[in-house]
Amino acid sequence: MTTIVDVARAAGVSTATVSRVLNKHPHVDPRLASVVMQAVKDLGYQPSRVARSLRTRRNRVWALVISDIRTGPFFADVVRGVEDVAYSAGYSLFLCNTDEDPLKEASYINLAVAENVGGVVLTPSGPRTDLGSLASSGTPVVLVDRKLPDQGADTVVVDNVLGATQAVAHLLAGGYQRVACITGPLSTTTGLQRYQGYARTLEQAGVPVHDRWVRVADFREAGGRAAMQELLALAEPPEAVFVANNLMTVGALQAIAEAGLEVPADMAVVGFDDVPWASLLRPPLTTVAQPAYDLGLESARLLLSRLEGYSGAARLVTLAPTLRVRESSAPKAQATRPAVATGDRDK
Amino acid sequence: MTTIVDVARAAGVSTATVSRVLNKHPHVDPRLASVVMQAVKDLGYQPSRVARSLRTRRNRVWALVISDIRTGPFFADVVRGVEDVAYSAGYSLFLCNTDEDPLKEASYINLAVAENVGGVVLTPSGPRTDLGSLASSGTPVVLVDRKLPDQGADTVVVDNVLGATQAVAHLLAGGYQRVACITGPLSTTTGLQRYQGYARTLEQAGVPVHDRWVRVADFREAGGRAAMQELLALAEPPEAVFVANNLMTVGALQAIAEAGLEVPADMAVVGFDDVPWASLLRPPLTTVAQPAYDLGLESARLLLSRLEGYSGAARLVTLAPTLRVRESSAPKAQATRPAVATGDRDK
DNA sequence: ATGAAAGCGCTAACAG
DNA sequence: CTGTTAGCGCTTTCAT
Repeated sequence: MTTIVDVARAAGVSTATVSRVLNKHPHVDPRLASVVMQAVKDLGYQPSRVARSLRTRRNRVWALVISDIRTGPFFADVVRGVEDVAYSAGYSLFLCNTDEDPLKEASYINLAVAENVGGVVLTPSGPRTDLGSLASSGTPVVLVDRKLPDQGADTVVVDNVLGATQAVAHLLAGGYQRVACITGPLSTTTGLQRYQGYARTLEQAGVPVHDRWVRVADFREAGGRAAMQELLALAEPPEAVFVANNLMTVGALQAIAEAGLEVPADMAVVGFDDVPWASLLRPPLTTVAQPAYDLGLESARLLLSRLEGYSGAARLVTLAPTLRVRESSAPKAQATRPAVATGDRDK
Repeated sequence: MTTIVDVARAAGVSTATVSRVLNKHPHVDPRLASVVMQAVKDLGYQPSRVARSLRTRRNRVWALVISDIRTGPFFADVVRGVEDVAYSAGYSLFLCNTDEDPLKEASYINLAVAENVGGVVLTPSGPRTDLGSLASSGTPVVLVDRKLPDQGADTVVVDNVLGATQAVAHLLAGGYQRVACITGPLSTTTGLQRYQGYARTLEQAGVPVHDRWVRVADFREAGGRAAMQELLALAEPPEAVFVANNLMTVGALQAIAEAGLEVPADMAVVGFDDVPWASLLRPPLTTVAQPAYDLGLESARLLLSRLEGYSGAARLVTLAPTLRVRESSAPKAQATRPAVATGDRDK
């Protein structure tokens, strides 16, 4: 391996000068600089980031801690958003999948400390995620997709309440009154807020919220399927459903198909978190699209600003989701079921 | 930050002893060891991986260089395969998306050298990918998904020829004779081999290969769509198509739908690379499933074996794909077109 | 079995 | 403007 000493010798200067040239210090003789650069080229010299990190006590690396890169396009897009900013700012990324496991998460947070990373972008696995070691080592942290109470960290989230509101208001506008909700664990801000958006929208429209039409599942495919099966088995099943993430939506669609029912005639469906294949489904699936890439971008920018010296109060950036209307939530056919469509007893 | 010196002082021993305890050296007094461990706990000491890397000249980090984590589940699964092995062996991962850009790839390879990573798992962006700097720095490299000529690196690939063979043989068995192929750039081993599997299978079945039914696109959605449009515009269009990756398959399906045609009645379709939503499509999509997670797993294992001292010749691990038969390639209806279905003139 | 001390490759005072 | 030198935190001879 060729080191800075080799370059210094080849260029006939001291290592300090080589270092200055490489780090573009202002006061270096241009002629010496070019000699050094030539030596660097000739020797194919690559400065050791490890040595540099040890010396400067800052590592041009971030840890990106998420739940699971495989759960669909969402985290993949977030990751790319973060990476694109990191790359152009000269940072590299440790990819850390926690699988929502607090132990694995803690272990990756330890890694971040041990590697002395410059910053961390993290989707907390739950409300008990401990950022203490990062705080005490002075490592800036940006939370993405989920908030954490009282940690004082910059946070970037999607307006989940708004997204759920858009979805449910759209269903109500389509003439659906018996609207169910399949949400995720209420311990997650996403699961809770999407439910809250659902409930509030119904209330504000004067439609009562029935607990039996609310199912709390686990954000996974099998959970969504089981929840939908339960809804369908009800004495008075709903006529539309808002499902709080894409994996559960897949499960719900399966359950509907298995029951021999049609979307949207028998059950209108709106999912949360758009997927590129939503329009390929028959019928095409209405979803609340999240700006996942932008989520990553904004997180990275907040982190960068901290690394560039900003030290103000914690910032919360809330990004708006977008309702993508497709056929799975087409308005209720008035002609087909006039009795139901007009039998609005709650008004 | 608390260092090894703090621990040594707290435990009343030398830093050497602390180091020995932490690295589980054989000859340490158990009593001293426990004193040290206590001090470590009390101080919440985390050894600096940076300093350790500098000193030992090996970094417990791998670089994982792929094209783009967002192109669907494939790379996400590969990544998880690699990460799961890396994590349990105590390694962390740099995620490096090249977007097939040779410059970005080169820049990430430089990073790997500069960070002195322990190993690299890489999907080469093309045949000109230069592994020289890694070779000369003694960093083991494992190629995944795509081969590279004469680089002497361990490689893990899917048997693309076999996969294409399975797909095309299945279509032929279903009574389809006019089978087209939309493949990727022939400069990639995947694009070339999937085409080769297609062509050979037709030849061996005595079915002539027509160049006009072969389209070379770019592995992207728009490319697949354009290619399919061209095929449909032909004077004698095919009756079935084998599409060499999932993004292009999505494009092809769109083109078919836009032309007002039905799958499989007007056009049978088999895609390459399965997706979790294949069975949600109407009709469900037949695909050649790749063992993506296992691809990552095997790559990581090969890398580990090198790090554990194996220094034999380069190994090539070839994993078999699996045909997942669904309705998009249902056998030709005998009743509808008896003349074609029985008109097997080559026998 | 333990400690003292050197040094991994680099940067940043401090001199000059 | 450039060189000398100390030292980042750790591991590893070399003594003892």
